[in-house]
Amino acid sequence: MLINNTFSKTKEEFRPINPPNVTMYVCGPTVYDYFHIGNARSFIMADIIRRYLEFKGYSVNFLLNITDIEDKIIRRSKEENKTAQEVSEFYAKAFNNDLASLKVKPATRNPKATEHINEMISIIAGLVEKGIAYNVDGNLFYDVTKFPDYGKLSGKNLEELEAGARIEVNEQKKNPLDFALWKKAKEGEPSWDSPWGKGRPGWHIECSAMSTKYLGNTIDIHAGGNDLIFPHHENEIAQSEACFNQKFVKYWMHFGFLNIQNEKMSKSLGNFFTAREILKKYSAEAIRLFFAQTYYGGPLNFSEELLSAAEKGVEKIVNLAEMIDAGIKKNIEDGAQPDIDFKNYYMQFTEVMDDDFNTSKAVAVIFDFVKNVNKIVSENERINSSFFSETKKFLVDTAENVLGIIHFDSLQKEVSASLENEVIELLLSVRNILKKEKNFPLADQIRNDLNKLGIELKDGKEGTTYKKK
RNA sequence: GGCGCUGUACCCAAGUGGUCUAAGGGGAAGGUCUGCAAAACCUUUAUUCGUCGGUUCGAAUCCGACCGGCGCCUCCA
Repeated sequence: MLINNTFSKTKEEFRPINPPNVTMYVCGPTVYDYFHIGNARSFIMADIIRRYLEFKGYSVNFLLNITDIEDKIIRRSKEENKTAQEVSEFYAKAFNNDLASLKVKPATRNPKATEHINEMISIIAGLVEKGIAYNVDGNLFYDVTKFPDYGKLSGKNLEELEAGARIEVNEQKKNPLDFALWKKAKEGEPSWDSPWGKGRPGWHIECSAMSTKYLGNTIDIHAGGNDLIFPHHENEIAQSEACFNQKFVKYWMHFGFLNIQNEKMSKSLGNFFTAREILKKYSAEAIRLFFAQTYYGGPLNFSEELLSAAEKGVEKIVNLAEMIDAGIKKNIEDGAQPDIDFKNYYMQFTEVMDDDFNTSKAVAVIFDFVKNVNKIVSENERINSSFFSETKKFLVDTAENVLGIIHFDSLQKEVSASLENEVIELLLSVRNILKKEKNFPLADQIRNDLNKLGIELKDGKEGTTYKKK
């Protein structure tokens, strides 16, 4: 299996440190607002990677952290006259709800920064001891000149960075590129005790602390958006490797941005849609298919038109899935036993996914399969139910469990004897009589009117079926 | 200025030396089935891969130049 490692900029053979265990850390959100659909891309692609590793038999310890103390949270809390904790708790909850709606598997753990202050302090203390961190009036900074490898992930070197530095120089820093490990408490802001007085952690230190605590000094995969390469991940490396004298991460993975009209979708530009907003109009499966159709590392343009196209694609799979479920229910044993090479489909799927999670090709394999099965169904009158069971198994294993672009259980219509369903059935039987009497105008009117109510009718060979939209 | 990504059909997008007369999705056109519709199936929709040169028996794929889009270097998935 190959993974494109940002660190080496090449595809490397994936060899986890401790197979079959895999440790994976994904940089989560700062919880000061709902996350947008561009953020969702990273979480969904990380989810697909995690699910594929599990498909391959790995046991993945998957951490998705939550940054619950940060400038933006504090600002928001002041604006809303709430405590920082109230703000972060509210949006942390929303974050998990929205991820669940996007069918992202819950992480093994969602560690929060504020619950790991001690761990952060001990790393900072270690850096102070080594003479890498310095204290200026209760503010602690990381001295980047003390870490010779600084810049090795982002391909930058200190001179270039300094030359291009646009940062407003903080007088306290020895070097403009030094970054804060610990910020001295300000009046009216949350703070914690530390050996250097009251204060709060800098942004980068939490990932070093939580990653180490739960996954060890060296982890297999660390992932996040492209914009985290520098400075965030660069700084994490500097902190962790200087402190523990060990390689921090084996495989760095970074996700491309979601653009809107060729511009990065971002909070600051204001050109974003929240994930929950989009979920009101499009299914999670369509959103996931939209992302899976593209290579995770490149840019991707967002538009509702493209999501609609993805929704159509999902419908295509759903239509087949419904037919499959119906085919299984019929329990036919003396029908045709079509010849389809399931093994080969599995092989194609793993082959492409093994190549740096080529989900675009994986999606193509699924659609090729769907087309093939549809073709078989259209060519045979009676097909053994076992064929449908096998078909379903393939789709569940790949499209559902790995990509998450179909969900068989959600197809189950409530066949419960609700009054509504009974009325629909009644209308259908009346309509059937009308059809037999060739009173098509009236039959069509019933179909159209039901459609307006969100009930879609399909006349098949074996009677009329309906679906609530 | 440095580092990185990117330019493939009407739209999205895979493919990075021969199996590419270029996957897959959406759209469009025609056909089969159907009373009609929907679904599904079949056929068609790039001899061509930003432009111009070069390397090679052979290039969308390698090299060079040029043109265009985007990002990071400051909080950001």
